[in-house]
Amino acid sequence: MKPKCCVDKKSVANLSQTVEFLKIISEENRLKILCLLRENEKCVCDIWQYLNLAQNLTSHHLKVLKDFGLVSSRQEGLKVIYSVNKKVIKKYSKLLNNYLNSYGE
Amino acid sequence: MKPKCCVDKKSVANLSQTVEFLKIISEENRLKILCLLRENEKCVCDIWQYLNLAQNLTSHHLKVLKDFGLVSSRQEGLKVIYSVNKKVIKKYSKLLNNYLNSYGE
DNA sequence: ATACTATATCAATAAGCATTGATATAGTTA
DNA sequence: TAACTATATCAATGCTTATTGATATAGTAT
Repeated sequence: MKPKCCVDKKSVANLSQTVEFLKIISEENRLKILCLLRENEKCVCDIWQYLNLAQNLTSHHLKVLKDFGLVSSRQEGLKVIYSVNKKVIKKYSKLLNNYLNSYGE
Repeated sequence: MKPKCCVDKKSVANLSQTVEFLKIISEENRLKILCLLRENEKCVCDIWQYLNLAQNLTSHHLKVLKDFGLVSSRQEGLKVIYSVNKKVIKKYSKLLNNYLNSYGE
């Protein structure tokens, strides 16, 4: 009989969601962005300068993060300020921990 | 001044390692393999049948996991038995948690 | 209105990597 | 030995996505 994680609807769905999340954060610049924003919210111009990244590329990665719900943005004059959605991060962290945290001593 | 995670040698190195790990496990079939092997060690033929995956593709993913140290293998007759290296998983889990677990309530 | 700044979008290219088909290797059995 | 089974490797293809350059949008200031 096949193991749960290969057949059980809920298990397969959880794994899929987890993989989606992992794909988002397994990009170096995006993980750095999350790091940066953990301290406090920042405008795009700060982010791309901290990362030494092209402005448009930074915008692209921010869009990926935002589309997935990991960050939010608000306009402030000319600038757009991004911040982390901590609740969402926590949600996916929990999902992920099902796969990583069950390795006892 | 640039934030730690963008300049501090150790921070940057940790982030890089974390990203490498994430790239490995952010592939659906590989995460499934880790799930399967968490229960108990399995031969390749069991794995590819559980996953409905081509034999050679399964071998490929196992090689990726093995090269990174997440799994080990031993020969047993015709079969090759793979098992999870729990310690390694734990090591990278901890690294990863630096980025995900610091989002308080 | 014009010039300027910050950000986003679009099209094209390039890089990485999963997938496939064919074949090789190596252990097993007759 | 030959036939068979389990696994690995290799070359080719295709898909996804990061990256780049050019341009658009929209807010601000003169």
